[in-house]
Amino acid sequence: MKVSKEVSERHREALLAAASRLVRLHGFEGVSIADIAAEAGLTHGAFYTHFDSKEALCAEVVEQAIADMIGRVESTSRRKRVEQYLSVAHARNRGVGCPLTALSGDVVRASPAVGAVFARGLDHLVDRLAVEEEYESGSPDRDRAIVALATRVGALLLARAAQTPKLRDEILSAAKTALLASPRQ
Amino acid sequence: MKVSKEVSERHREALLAAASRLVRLHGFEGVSIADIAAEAGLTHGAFYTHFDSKEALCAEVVEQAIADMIGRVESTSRRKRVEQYLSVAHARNRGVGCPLTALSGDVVRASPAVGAVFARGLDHLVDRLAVEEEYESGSPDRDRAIVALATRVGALLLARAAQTPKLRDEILSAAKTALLASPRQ
DNA sequence: TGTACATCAGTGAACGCGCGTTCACTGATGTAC
DNA sequence: TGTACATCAGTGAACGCGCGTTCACTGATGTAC
Repeated sequence: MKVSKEVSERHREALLAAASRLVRLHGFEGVSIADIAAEAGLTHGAFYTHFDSKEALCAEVVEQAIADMIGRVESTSRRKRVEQYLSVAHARNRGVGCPLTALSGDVVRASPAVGAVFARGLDHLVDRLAVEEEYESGSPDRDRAIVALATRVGALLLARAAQTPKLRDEILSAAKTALLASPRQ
Repeated sequence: MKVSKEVSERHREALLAAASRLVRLHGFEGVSIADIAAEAGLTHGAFYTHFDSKEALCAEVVEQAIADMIGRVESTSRRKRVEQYLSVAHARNRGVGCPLTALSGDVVRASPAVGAVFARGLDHLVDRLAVEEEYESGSPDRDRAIVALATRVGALLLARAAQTPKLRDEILSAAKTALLASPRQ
């Protein structure tokens, strides 16, 4: 039956939030519309009053996730972010973590539309990180921002794949030390 | 109909090679037994005379791919490997490239059996890279090997997701410069 | 070496299942009077 | 403010499709004599 505009808007947000979590956990292909709708407390049919297709939802999830990530660059210090990024909690909690790590592998196989949204978001993120490097070191350094980002993403990815806490923690702290130690990388 | 033992063995190798390529391109879930069998010149039914299940095949693909990677550490210099790893060709050619980059994202969602094979392979690879660092710098340094690996993997992953040649090449050369420049990282 | 036959790799139809998407229907919402 | 009714968010059955896996069957292989 029909629901009020406020409730309907809340349902849309719930679908996005569920998709955001489940897609990070299981990938674009590993999650179904029914799964997402169920987590949002709806049936699969209702999905299509809010989104045109699964692909459109995925694009919106990626867009929002990267925008949130850029937002955190504005509001949190680099040191704090690196510590959180390479924490055991982040490695264990794939549902709420970094979309780059969770979705880069998927995105190259996803539809061109979703890929384009991701690529544009990545470009903006690098822009923002390069500005931050400028504040830290005195001169703008896009390359240094890129290398630090790649190291973070790679370390989180490998830590998650490590399975044993020993190797996982070793990877996380090696990367943390390297990224926090010197201004050079 | 029955075929000779030699032909049958060739078919098994062809299935493994096809799976190795297609799984890197499309992920474990994105490729079907029928796709793999067709690329090997067989029908899907024949698959099950060579492998118990799709999961068993995936485990074998991961095992072999990481073993090959470790083999290349033995036979190729670090400098040469970094240059090849961060080349445009490697970024564009996902079907034959590094299994860590192609499959890390998938592996955390795959079956525990496949995950365990991957994690064990990763551990062995880090062992081998740590030995190499020892030759390069005079003292064994597992942490330095881990950080360099994470940087490579992260850079290739992001370069592949970048979509525009400009950002892709920027990521590749930033990481290449950082990894080849100094013995410190 | 030649023959008879058991073996078994490969084929393709069939299975149950879950997927993304559609659609006729329901009934609360919210608007026009 | 109350009433009548058009709107439209949500439901759940249904669609065509592709998946992993099974299995009766085929016919070349390779072994026993």
